[in-house]
Amino acid sequence: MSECRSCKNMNCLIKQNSVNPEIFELLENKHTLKYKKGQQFIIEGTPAHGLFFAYQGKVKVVKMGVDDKEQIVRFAIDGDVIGHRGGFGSTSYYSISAETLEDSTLCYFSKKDLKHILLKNPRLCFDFMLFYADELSESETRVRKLAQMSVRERVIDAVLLVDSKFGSTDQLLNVNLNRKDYADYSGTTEEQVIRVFSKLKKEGALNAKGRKIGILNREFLETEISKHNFSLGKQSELESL
Amino acid sequence: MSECRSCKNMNCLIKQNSVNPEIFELLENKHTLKYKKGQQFIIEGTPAHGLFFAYQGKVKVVKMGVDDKEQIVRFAIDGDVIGHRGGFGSTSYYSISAETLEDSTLCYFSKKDLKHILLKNPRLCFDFMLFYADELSESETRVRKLAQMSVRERVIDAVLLVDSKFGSTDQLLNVNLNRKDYADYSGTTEEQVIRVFSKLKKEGALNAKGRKIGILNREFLETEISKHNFSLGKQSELESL
DNA sequence: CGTAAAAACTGCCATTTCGCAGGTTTAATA
DNA sequence: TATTAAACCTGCGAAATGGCAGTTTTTACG
Repeated sequence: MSECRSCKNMNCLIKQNSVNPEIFELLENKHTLKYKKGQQFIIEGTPAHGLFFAYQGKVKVVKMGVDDKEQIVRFAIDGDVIGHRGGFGSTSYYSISAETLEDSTLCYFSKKDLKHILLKNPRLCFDFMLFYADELSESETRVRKLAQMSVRERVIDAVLLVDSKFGSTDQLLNVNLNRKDYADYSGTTEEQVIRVFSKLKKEGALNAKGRKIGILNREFLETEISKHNFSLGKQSELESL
Repeated sequence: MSECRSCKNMNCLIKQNSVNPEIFELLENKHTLKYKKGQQFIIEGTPAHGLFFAYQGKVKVVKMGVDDKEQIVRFAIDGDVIGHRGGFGSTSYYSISAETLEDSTLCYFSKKDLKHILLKNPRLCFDFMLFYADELSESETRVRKLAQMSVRERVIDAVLLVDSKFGSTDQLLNVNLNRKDYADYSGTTEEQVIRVFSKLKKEGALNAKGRKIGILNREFLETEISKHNFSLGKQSELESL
């Protein structure tokens, strides 16, 4: 069993707040779990006994829809919390499903332990609150974009998000997503994503050979959706308090 | 200046956690503000110095969009928090605008005071965190619905939400919203809302004369959108811990 | 209660988005 | 590397959605 004490992941909320040595004792019951690519480790609607932190890996968080449609609500990487309020409440259920996009290592805390830790550490609890407030703000921005952007704009927005979340190496996005995934994030169909990609290729803005997808002209893509982005109110980082 | 001590609003998170008398001292700097119908008291993008609680009234929370389109992200009534993370951070900006739908009384806490209160009261902080987690869960459900429902379904969903949020009296919704508001919530246009309402009237499910809107056949409306609602993972109330 | 402005409504046509069908390319695996 | 399944792509017609313009109804207010 790995320990938070020796963990180097400073994106983790718990690690950030673990300067106080007494916290470590509360973290002893943490579980470290390894999952292979494509494994579903949270299933929407099942009883929630705890919540996960991504230690290392890539994850997609989805909500089930009708037929085989699903909605990707968020991506998670190292340090991100997964499982929402699954950690709390006596008889709560997971409101989302989560699946690894590649081999990943996750930390798991039971709701009992976590509640204990949070109530004993107001500062950590406060940071958790800020984390959720930020996520909420982002989610509401997404509501607006889904409601007001065209399919083309939503797909471009998705590509830019994926780039900012996972990054790129040698002009190739650092994550393996298929066209259906982009569709499930953008709220459209696989075919429409293919059509938009196809057009963007002709426009010289995107490079997409199979799942090797790269941004060739970021500025062009940003301009295409710029009217939906506003300069103010965009700081999503946690400000230092 | 009214006091939390004598407040009877048990929907308020702060009131709920004010069994401890020492909290009241921290609440002395609270401001109580009265606004007339249609007043915008939070403007998206402006510096945030604090956050609001609805004491009594009805509020719509919106995000600006392109042209004159705006996205209603949420409605707020007595006890609801408005202003998100506006209460925290050193240089944060409001990520939403808020406008009263009728004469309303709001409580205002500065970010400084509120942070102080929360850090001194882990239990209150924990409840705030749960509140945000719940809102996030709801917002993500909304993301899915906007992405996957048809216009007709989204409009019906909006009507049912408005009913569950504001309630009805004598088969008339307890709130004055125009067609544009329903459109701004549903992510469509005024004309489409009118067309859906018109059809629902013919189907005997809705009563809509001007802004007097009433649900005549709730079961019918619920059935129309039932395939998008899932039984599990729907508990949005705060479970007792 | 009358008047003016705002909101609601409707038909019509343009545009966007979707879904299917069938072919091609890519990727996984033995 | 050969084989097979999965993913990708394209054209086409159908369906859904949107926007305009003109009319009617409702609402606000003097």
